[in-house]
Amino acid sequence: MALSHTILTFLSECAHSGYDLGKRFEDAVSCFWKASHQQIYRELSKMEGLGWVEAEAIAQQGKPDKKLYRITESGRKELESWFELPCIPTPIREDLLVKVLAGSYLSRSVLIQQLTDRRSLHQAQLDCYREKEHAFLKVDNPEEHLVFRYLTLRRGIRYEVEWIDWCNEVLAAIS
Amino acid sequence: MALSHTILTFLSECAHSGYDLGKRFEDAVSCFWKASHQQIYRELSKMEGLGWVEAEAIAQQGKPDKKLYRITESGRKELESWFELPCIPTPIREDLLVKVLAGSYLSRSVLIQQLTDRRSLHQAQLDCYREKEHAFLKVDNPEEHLVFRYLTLRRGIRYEVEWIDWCNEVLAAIS
DNA sequence: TTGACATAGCCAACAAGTTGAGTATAAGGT
DNA sequence: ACCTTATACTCAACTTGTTGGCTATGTCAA
Repeated sequence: MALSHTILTFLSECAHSGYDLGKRFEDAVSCFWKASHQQIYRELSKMEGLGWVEAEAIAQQGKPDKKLYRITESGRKELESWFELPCIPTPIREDLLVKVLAGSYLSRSVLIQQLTDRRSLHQAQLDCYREKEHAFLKVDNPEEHLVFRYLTLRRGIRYEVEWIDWCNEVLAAIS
Repeated sequence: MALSHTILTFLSECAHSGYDLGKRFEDAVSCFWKASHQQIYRELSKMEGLGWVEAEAIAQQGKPDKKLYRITESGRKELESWFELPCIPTPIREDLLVKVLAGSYLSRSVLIQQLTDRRSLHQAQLDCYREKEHAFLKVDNPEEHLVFRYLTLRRGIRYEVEWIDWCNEVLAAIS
């Protein structure tokens, strides 16, 4: 049920359309939460059914109509009680680890390819996060909101660094 | 489809029952792949339908009958071609990060509780992995299989360390 | 003028993962 | 005598996430 709570968190700040939410997932929380437009739209209708959000149809000129969603009192309560619930860590499922575990059955060159490909992927992501980090660190006396967002970004940065380091460790071990 | 390939990797070594596989997932790869018994049993029947594995019923004394699964030629081919496919990194979805992002809406004490709880969870897991690491490092001239398994364990260790460090970073930042 | 991209949403089918129950036997502890 | 744990597997219902298609309009570049 945590996708809905992530959405509720965004709606706590201000009203969003499903489309807006999709973009926020893309550029604000992609380092720890992935959600497709389809998933978001479906979740929003479910949440409307539960009474956690309210929709208002907005006609726009030059653009299609949109539905603006607002958090309700009941949604706010739901979110607050969720905050206090213990978090269950996400189960991990990583294909690449399976390939390393099966290392004896793979040709060395394929394994190296898999690892170097993966490393560049994480390097690219890291570069992107580093830029965001740099932008934040230039701000004097940042708002609390921004600080919390920065702390989640730090998690993303650590995640990427850790992947790169591990790829390097494995590459060193097998050559 | 990667659960089936993880199973195929285990079956490459030797025949397993669904129950055996469940235990191997628990103690050998839990640091990067979680799978319930139910999931494994269902996946095995699907794989039997695809011809990737063959089942043999084994009667046992004092224990229930079991089904021993063996990888087939077609399963082996499937696995080999999967090895060469590019890996898509697992999308991340972490409740705790949502709570940190929403930090302004949580009471400081709840947030601290969430972070310290999470940190102890990862600390306990890390201790367990450290023991396994220690056991491996005592072996002289380990088999290649064991080396690859160790490398996946290293990933698990890095993962836990990284979580602990990040929790500490956030805790330091908010107090 | 044609195609790509952004805006804005909907639906259906499928794949994957979770939860909870049910069926059995045997070993070991309280 | 009863309870828990381990072995061993099955089924059903549900939630979550993915894939691909569909409907529109407007802008910008090749």
